[in-house]
Amino acid sequence: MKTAASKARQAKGDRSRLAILEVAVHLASVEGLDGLTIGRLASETGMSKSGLFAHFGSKEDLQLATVDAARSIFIEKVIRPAFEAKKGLPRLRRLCEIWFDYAQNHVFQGGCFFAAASAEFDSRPGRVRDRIAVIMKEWLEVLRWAIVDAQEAGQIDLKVEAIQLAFEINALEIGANWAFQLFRDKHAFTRARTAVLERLRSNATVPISTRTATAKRRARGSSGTVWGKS
Amino acid sequence: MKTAASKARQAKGDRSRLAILEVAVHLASVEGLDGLTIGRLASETGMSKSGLFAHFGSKEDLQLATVDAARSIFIEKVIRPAFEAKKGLPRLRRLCEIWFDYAQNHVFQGGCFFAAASAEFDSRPGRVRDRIAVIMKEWLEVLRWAIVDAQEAGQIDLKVEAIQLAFEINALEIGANWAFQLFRDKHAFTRARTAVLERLRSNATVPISTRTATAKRRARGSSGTVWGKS
DNA sequence: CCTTAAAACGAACGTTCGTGCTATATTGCC
DNA sequence: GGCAATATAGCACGAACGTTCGTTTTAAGG
Repeated sequence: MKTAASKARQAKGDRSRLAILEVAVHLASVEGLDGLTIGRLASETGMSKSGLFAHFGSKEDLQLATVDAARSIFIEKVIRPAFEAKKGLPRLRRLCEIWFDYAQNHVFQGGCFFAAASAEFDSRPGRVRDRIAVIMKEWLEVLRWAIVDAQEAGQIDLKVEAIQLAFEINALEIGANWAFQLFRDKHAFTRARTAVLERLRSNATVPISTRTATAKRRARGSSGTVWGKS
Repeated sequence: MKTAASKARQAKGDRSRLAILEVAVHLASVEGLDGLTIGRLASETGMSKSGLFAHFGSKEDLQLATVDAARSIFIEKVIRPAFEAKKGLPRLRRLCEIWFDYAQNHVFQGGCFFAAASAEFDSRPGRVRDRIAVIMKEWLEVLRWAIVDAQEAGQIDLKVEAIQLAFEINALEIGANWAFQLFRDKHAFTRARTAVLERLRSNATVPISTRTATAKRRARGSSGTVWGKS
């Protein structure tokens, strides 16, 4: 049985696993989850193929673990900091601003991990595809709830369909990531930011300032809702 | 020397090549341009691996030929019919409507070929990536020119930046294709269509009707500008 | 019909893929 | 410090990859 003793025994293994996934996530964002090859990953981490392989048991499980590792990073780098802003419009704006930072500043080497993974697996049924779809639904829900909160706070017109606005914001994000990755053109983010602001402005019941996203990144109070850690 | 005789000799070869590419394009839209394997393509077309391979000389050349075959289909199914509408706003609207039809009705089995190919090759330098980028630039230019034409015809406000609007429309298209492929949710197209119409409406100087895209698909006059054939 | 070039084939190459086995190091608890 | 569990390595496998080669089949022109 799994006692406290045997749990402590896992310490070293978990550390390696984490280290492997750290590399895997960035490799996969560039080469794709399928191009993420076990041999390549082994040489990149300085391990033997079989030694590394033993941590996961199958390629599919490695891919799933990689996807979840990417999710953790996304939560840490995007969701959590955005949730420090207060509920409603401020949080919605932070979510957008930070997302663009996230895509632009190469949190993952190959741009947004999930944009790449979605496109790669969308016509390939299986556990990996399902997991990616669930995670993206999570993200769209985060956006939608931020909008609904803003509506309840009287900051966004109640007439707008939250799900529609969430779709549009996400599309602009995906589109910006797409253009940036393909053309290496930073203007893509400027354009997307402009479009999102315009979209908010035309639906808001309160004035929307056009300060840059990176300005005033202090005033970090206690974090808001707690987000998953896995 | 290449006489009329030797040119006639190529007839059969060209026919096979075309037949192969027909299959290749759909296979690639599902499995990706890299997942498009020569062995698989051979068995799918009922040819031998080597016989098929001889038509292209290398995998990269096969990929390039496949990309260009997809471009031809895109021109035939989207650009050409849209160019039958008259210059300006009508053509712009047609371009959007037909694009959504194109993505929704599986002109390519795996959704928009170029959305998939872009995501796959955007972090993979080489001739294939470059070709894809050029083709997507072409598409953005088609959108931009339609907007500029509409502005010159006094149908769209001169204050809007054509390149910005083209970016936003494209982003909504990419976003709709993304959501549809990942969630198999047709609402994605409804939402994107709504967003595009709203975007046009808020920038147009003339009223924009909300008739469905598929309505009134007759009145086909002579085609407008001639588009490439390769 | 006969010639001849193009087209298609079958077999094999060297690699790399994912995945098993078996053995050796390493680790953490008594 | 010894012991059991875990972590890693080494090696081999069958399959599939892109590619090459020499041969055979096909079809168009004189």
